[in-house]
Amino acid sequence: MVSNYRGHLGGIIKQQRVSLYLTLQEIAAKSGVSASHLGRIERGERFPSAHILQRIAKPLGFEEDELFTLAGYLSPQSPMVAEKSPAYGGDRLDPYVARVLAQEPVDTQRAVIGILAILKSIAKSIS
Amino acid sequence: MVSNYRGHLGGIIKQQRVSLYLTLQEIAAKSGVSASHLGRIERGERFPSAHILQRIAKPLGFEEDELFTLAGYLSPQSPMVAEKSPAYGGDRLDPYVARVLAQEPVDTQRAVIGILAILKSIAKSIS
DNA sequence: ATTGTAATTCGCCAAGTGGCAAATGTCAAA
DNA sequence: TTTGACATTTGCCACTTGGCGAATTACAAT
Repeated sequence: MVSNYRGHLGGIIKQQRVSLYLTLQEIAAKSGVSASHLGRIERGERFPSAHILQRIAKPLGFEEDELFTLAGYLSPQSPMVAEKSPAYGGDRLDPYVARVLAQEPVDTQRAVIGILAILKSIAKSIS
Repeated sequence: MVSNYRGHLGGIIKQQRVSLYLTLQEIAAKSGVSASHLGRIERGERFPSAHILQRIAKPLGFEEDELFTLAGYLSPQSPMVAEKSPAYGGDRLDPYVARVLAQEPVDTQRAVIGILAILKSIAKSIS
């Protein structure tokens, strides 16, 4: 097993639950996660998977990404998200190119840079 | 087992990996996740835990939250993250695509959409 | 104290994850 | 064709997760 993160998310969850005056069973009912499992998570005997985290976030009053961050799965702030004004990198992506590409489905956009990668590797092997 | 999300992230990961010309072993080396496991993930035989997702995000050119969203662990609340856009022409440029393209000279960027235009006209004449 | 009831913890185990090593596939060079 | 060097897939299995039901605990109200 490689995974070795063993952050004590349990303490955070317990504190949050208690401060909301919720019982394990209530959280269980709202989240669909068994109370016994929740209990073990709280006292650090189990380390919840992403699915479980996702389900218990709202019942505990967390946003999903908030809880994921607390759990150590996400860095405090992800740079790309929340960025909005000079959307596309700004500095070097030609705005016209951005506009044209943005009209294509994402699959197509990705295919396009896939083609670019192919061409570059061909060019490289030639030179 | 309650969790029943079984979106095949594998297809996305594979497409991304191939478009970047990376082998499973290279991703394995960069991420610390075994190549065999990565292979099984790609072909939908395994469903990676959050830890694994976190480790392979960067090597694949994704932001962490981006991959988590694609995996269905986070709701796509950020407008930048690609998800079901209502019909085509979502006017959304995939952040990864933007990042890659921004590294190219503007001439190259424009050449790329020129090629795209050619391909589209070919496709149109075929159908 | 005793009983009743709800909350928590424990024992058990089916199902799933992920690493390692061996097997297999791929493909270019000799 | 054969060899060699990689890349991918498979077999195996240690280990973890998470649910269920049975204890056990907590705590009111008799």
